[in-house]
Amino acid sequence: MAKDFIREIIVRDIENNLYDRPITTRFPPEPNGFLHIGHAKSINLNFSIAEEFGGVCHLRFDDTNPETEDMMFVESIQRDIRWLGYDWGEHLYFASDYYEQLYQFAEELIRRGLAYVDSLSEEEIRAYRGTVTEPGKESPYRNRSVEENLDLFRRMRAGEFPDGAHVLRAKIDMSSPNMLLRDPILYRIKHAHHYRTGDEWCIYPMYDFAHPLSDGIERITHSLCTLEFENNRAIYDWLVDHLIPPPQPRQYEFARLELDYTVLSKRYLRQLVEEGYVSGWDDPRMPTISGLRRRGVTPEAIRAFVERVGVAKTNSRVEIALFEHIIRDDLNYRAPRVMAVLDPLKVVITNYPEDQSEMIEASYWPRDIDKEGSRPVPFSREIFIERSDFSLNPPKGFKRLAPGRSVRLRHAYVITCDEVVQDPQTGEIVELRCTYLPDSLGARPDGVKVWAAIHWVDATRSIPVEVRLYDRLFATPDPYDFPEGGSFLDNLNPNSLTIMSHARVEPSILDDPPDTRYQFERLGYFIQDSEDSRSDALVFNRIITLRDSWTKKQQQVASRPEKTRPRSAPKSRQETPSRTGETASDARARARAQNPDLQAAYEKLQTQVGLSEQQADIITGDLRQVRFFHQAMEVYPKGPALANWFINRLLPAWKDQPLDALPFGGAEFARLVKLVEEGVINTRQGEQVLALMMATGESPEAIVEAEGMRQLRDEATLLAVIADVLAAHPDKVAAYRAGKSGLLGFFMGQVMRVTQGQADPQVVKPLLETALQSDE
RNA sequence: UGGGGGAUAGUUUAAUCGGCAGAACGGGUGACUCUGGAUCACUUAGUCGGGGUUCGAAUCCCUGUCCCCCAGCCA
Repeated sequence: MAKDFIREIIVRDIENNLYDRPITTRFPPEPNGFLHIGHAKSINLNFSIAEEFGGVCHLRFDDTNPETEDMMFVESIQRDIRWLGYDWGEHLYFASDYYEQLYQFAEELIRRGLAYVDSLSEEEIRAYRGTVTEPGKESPYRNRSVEENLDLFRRMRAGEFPDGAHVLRAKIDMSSPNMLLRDPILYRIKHAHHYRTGDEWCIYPMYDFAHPLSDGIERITHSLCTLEFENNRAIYDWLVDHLIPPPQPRQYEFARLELDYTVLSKRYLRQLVEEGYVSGWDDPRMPTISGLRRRGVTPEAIRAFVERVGVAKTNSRVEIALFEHIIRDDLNYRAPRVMAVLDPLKVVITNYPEDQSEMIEASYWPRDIDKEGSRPVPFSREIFIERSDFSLNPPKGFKRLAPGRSVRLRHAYVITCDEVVQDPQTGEIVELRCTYLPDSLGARPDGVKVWAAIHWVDATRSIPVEVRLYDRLFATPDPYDFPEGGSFLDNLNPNSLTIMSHARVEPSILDDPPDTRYQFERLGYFIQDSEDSRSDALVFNRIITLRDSWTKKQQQVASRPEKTRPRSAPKSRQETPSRTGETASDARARARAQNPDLQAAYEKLQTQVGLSEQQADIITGDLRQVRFFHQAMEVYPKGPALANWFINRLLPAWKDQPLDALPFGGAEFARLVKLVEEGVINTRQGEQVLALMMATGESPEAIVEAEGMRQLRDEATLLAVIADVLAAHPDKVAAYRAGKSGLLGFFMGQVMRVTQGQADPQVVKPLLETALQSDE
């Protein structure tokens, strides 16, 4: 079964043999920024679809704006897509390679009178376009001759005019309610150096022109883009239908990915980079692919995430928790466990001989992970533990080290805290003096309460490293939601980076490749920073913390009095007391106001025929409907039943076509309703008959006869059917009796199926309920 | 306000075109644990509102509400 609505469409298109070529998709980035996780969703969609359906996915750079684009971005984009694990094979394209073909398409439109050179200024064009509520005005240049347009356009290309002197526009409709169709601009003059074509061109196509035609040139079948391009589909279709041979590519839109606590828009990301709020496009806090890569997130996690999010048409904002869950899930299996201490507190083990030390063999993997391997960890009289693993006055629920308490040193001995050394001035804890239990290595000591297992490193043989702790870049779930006069930058999290410069890691890591991802036990997942880490000055990035139910609980205690609020405050809504535009009901009311016959019918149907206001309203919006209804009344004067069938069954089934096109009249329709009302056939059968009448024009009686339709309401027969159904689903029967009353619909459905829709549901229902209630 | 889209647990997303509203994440509780991790169990919570059709509606009909996109010579 198809996973989402787009795949559903593709499956249907394939079944209908719509295309003369394999399914072909494309990922069309503009090389003016780095790819981010939102792009990963689109990349995954396009490449996965191509793979699933045995097609191909092109990588095409939509480079139509020389002012913002750069080769550097082309390279980074390719690197990122490859790193994510996708392969476009030989299908690397550039819209800039199509400039000549696109130009020829433009001349073709001019020759066919479908495009013209407009010489209005930018401001005038804007003014002439109108607004969303008012139609635009046609440009005085709109009716230039083909010859003049061709001449002007060629001279535009030749560089005879300065920027902005002319544009090429499609001649569509300046009063279209769709703003994009108000003679969209196809080409503009830009005397700018293009990173690929150099100075060869001084006119450049607009996205709305270049994109659909590039899809056409590449014989794309399904052009997938995000929701904000829904309005652009009209011009997409206009262009490919005029210029591309069938079967043309078609555009489908899905919701772009939005993530809590981050921004996913190139404009904002660029601002963060250019104004120095982050160290670059690949800053590990950035949601860019390169940022996530440097942070240590794997491509598999990113792909798993975008797949879990799904594809739909609802604007949505995914919780960061889902992404974090998937990152942890991925790393849990992948990352060997080692020990590091971020904020060291010295511990002296007073009963461990000063001149002694040992190497403890410690497994890289916890019991629940099915992997082998271990490393030696040095242990001696002086070690470091995490400062936060000790508390002078342990709060309730604190399970770690405290005066007089014992804890397990992970993989090593149990120690007991005997003495706390504090700085006499500041009171700061500078050292713990503990004793260890020599017999506790790999064994549980008798009669000692061991509160927890904590991580540690050897004081002298551990490696000093810098550790960078990253937190979300923004402090609020929706950074775009900032106060009036502010900026999204106001929502930046001031603590998104914490540098631990005195951290220490066990020495075993020196033997590993520098891109090894670790779990530092009890702390989180870490990887060496690919840019800043040097062999004599290691730098680690925290990829993600471990889930931490202890601090979570602590925080809850701290914020207890505050009631949990909804994640985002409801947007302030404006009261719009103004009238709405014309709805369907307004249109019907207007039709009646203009036509006294309709108005008369509206009143008569209510007072004399007994229809509800709503029924009369719908029927009397259109004269043909009224006539049809009157014809029906003459044959079978049961108004309300007729109206129900007319409104709820006939109209929706016939949908968009005019009523006159129906291959039968009101009289036949009335006879169908009569068959149902008199119980000859049931509602479901009535619908089948209606469908056949619409398809064949046969009379209802003939169809009922031919199909052998009748209603089954013999109780003995029905009881037997019910017994069979119940016997076939003992588990469901038990569930129903246990209170799952929704299953009644399931059983009804089964009975209807067995009887091929002939059972009278009104007879079946009470019988079924009785059978279900009675214990066998 | 014209047009184009959308609305299912807190979040994201399913429901074989009228027949059992399901999953994951999150939240909660507990079990287990030499990681307050992982795992496991249980639990919480939903069809935007109002009418109608039907034995039966997330799904069909009517109606209302809310949200998003479009007035760049950006994409």
